[in-house]
Amino acid sequence: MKNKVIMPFRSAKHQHRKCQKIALDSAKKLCESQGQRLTPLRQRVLELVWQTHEPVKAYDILDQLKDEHSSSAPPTVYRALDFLQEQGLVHKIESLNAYIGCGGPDESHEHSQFLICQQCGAVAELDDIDITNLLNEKVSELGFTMQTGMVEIVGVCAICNH
Amino acid sequence: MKNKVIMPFRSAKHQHRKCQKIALDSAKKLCESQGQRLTPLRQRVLELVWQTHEPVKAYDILDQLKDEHSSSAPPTVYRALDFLQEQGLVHKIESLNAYIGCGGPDESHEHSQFLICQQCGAVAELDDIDITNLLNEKVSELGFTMQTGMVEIVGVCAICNH
DNA sequence: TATTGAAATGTTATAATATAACATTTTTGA
DNA sequence: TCAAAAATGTTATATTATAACATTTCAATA
Ligand SMILES: [Zn+2]
Ligand SMILES: [Zn+2]
Ligand SMILES: [Zn+2]
Ligand SMILES: [Zn+2]
Repeated sequence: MKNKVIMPFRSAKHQHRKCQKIALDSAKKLCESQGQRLTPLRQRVLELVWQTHEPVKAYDILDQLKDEHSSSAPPTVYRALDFLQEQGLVHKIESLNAYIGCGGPDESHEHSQFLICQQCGAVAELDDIDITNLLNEKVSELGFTMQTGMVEIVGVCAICNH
Repeated sequence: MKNKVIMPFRSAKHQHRKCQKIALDSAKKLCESQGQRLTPLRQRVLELVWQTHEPVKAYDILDQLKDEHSSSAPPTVYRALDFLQEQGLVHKIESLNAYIGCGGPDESHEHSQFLICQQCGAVAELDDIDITNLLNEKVSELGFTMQTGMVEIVGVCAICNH
């Protein structure tokens, strides 16, 4: 267990197809190993989440699903997102009410930290053990038992900073 | 600027009237010093937020306002909450879509950390400079410039832990 | 103190996010 | 093959939040 940038900020011209392929492949592998069913619908929602490195809104996914699959309705999307979140394949960005694909679902991480670039909209994901440890330590001093932590940091990414 | 528990978890039998009085008094003082108008409506919303140490939902505030003030509507509440948040008198807990009174609006704090007890529902607020510094340091290493940070930690508070 | 522009509030409507409840279909495994 | 469980379909509704414009209140100053 090491400090890790689970998903960095990527340049505009990176090969995003590769990100998508890696995400889909590891999702399939993970679900298989866990005995979970990545149905066509769930897979399609995961693909739609992975369109970009910006968090995606549930109703934007729904609009796209409807074009392909006229029976789609809000529960269609929310159920798929719930499943994907349970498997750790997708995270919800609480401050944006939007969803982003997890860049490292393999190495389990209870406590991610998200960096949100207010300029380009992209989100990076860290699993920094020093941060998690410090939070644990600090709240323990107060007698608090930490179960889960949400860290969302808004600012400007290195690429937008030049 | 020191590490500070802005608002601790309080026992069930603490004198909450005192919390309320301190909050209202410091709000009045703060607004006066800033040339901001704490109108009766805004003050009333602040009082309703300070009913408990649990975050309050906007529509719960609205229901109570309506009883006193039949012309209340969603914008009534959201405008008051917006004003109170701008003054630093109220914080939004993003993971709950709910609002909580700030325990230390005087000492300005850009980056609070919130501890949410999943058992009693109460929320404590920290302004821990070590946490803020570590976050800043960690994201700086990645070339990221931090503007604001949201830290919301869910667990069990010391009182509920015994 | 009368005027006026800005701030605050009132009012109606609607947008955006999410879940409840029940029906039907598909999958799995005995 | 059959029954139970899981997944999806379907309709309705709950929850959270903002847009747009009208009216009222407030504060500065002419
Ligand atoms: Zn990519
Ligand atoms: Zn992740
Ligand atoms: Zn109290
Ligand atoms: Zn505060």
